[in-house]
Amino acid sequence: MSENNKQKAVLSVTEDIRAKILDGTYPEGMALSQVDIASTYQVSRTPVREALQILAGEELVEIRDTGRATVTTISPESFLEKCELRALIEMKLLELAIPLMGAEDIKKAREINESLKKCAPEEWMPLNYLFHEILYNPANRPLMQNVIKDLHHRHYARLKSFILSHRNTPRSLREHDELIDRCERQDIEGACYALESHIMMSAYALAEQLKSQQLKRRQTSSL
Amino acid sequence: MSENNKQKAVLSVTEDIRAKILDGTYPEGMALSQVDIASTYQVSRTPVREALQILAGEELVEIRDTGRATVTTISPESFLEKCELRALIEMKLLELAIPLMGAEDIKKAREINESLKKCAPEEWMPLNYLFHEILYNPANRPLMQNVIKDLHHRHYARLKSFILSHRNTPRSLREHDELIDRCERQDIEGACYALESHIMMSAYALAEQLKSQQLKRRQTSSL
DNA sequence: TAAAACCATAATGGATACATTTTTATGATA
DNA sequence: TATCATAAAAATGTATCCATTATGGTTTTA
Repeated sequence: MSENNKQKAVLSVTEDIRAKILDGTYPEGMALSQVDIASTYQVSRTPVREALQILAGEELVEIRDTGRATVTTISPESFLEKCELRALIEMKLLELAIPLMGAEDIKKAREINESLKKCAPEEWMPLNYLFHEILYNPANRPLMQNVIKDLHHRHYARLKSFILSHRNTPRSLREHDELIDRCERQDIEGACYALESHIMMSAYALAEQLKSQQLKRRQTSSL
Repeated sequence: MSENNKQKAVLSVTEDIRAKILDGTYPEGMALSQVDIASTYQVSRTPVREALQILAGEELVEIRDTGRATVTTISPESFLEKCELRALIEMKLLELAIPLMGAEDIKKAREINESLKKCAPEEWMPLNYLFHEILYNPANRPLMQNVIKDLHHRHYARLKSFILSHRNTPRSLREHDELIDRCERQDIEGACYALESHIMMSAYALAEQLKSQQLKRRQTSSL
């Protein structure tokens, strides 16, 4: 039997809007009109409204009490706090994982790290997530890993262009290498420290870029 | 002008179903039929469907790919991991908060702790959350506190009956007192340790109760 | 000129109708 | 009796319709 591509409208609409928000096609603050979306996807407003509720639950969309939906904005402060949370949880995962890591885990991490150095820009974000995921898998904490996955895919992903622009700095590459080495040496404290600075260093840089972009946008929009 | 009680159907339906799931009126695994809910609240299925999407985003409801919605079940494992996550974040919040606490914060915490000892059962959960909230407020981490609030209100609350049954054991009361004392003495490490064991002790006990209840339910349902 | 009032337009909230899918019940067959 | 096929019933998915509310612009008025 041939493949069944027929998907529920709610799902495909949700996925597509989500992707467009994440890649910036629908920028911060943009109004998401039910009728526009419905005509865009050639569906009725019913599935569109459900899609917007789903995306609101993911904090990608805000539904005001007037009913109007807009793309949420990312404040530099809340972004920094998300990174702090990310660091906190990832350190815990690493702490739990290191004693349970095998040689093949280390090897796999090194392989992915090598691919990271020469991959295409579009592949960088998922590969980078995979790198972290592999390090944390031995911890066996599915819920915590899900929280991390969400932070990566739903929030970090919105800063893609910034992230890609300084993904392969010498520092960034050195940090990954160092992290693996410390895991191999079972240096839990050192590895956690390396991870925390890896995350927070880029966090501060990204928050700065975010701030200046939002400032710039506010100035141009007031012309 | 008199009060405007007219609320959107989606909101009131969402709130009511959420409350019923949290207090056990709609137990684990219960099927939530759109038509039944619609007729219960005398509304059409349109707002009901949006409400179910919202609740699915809160992990209180699961929508299978057949479209059927059911109340999610709480596995003892995932509950334990949620507690672990809660402990991790609350320890961080406490660590950040202690150096910034004033005398009035300590005083307030003590007051609430006293109310906790003699409050009515319905008031215990919100008061207990308030106790923790006050300790973490000085940390100034709104996002982390929101995560904690969610864990308390959306997941912990479902174990209300269990929690209430051993809320005021001598150990539990002593733990709160000890926590406040250590905060007052600026003993960050000690306070965090006290907090972690406070959370995890009850976590293990609750997980056990959960396990035996689910076992019992499975046996009775197979009669 | 500025602000308030008003109206026309557009958008959302909810109800209903119909199409499609899933579930349940029934009955035939081995 | 068990199993499979099938048909009826029920539930969900989507479209469309109408009522209500919000929005934007215009006119009126102080």
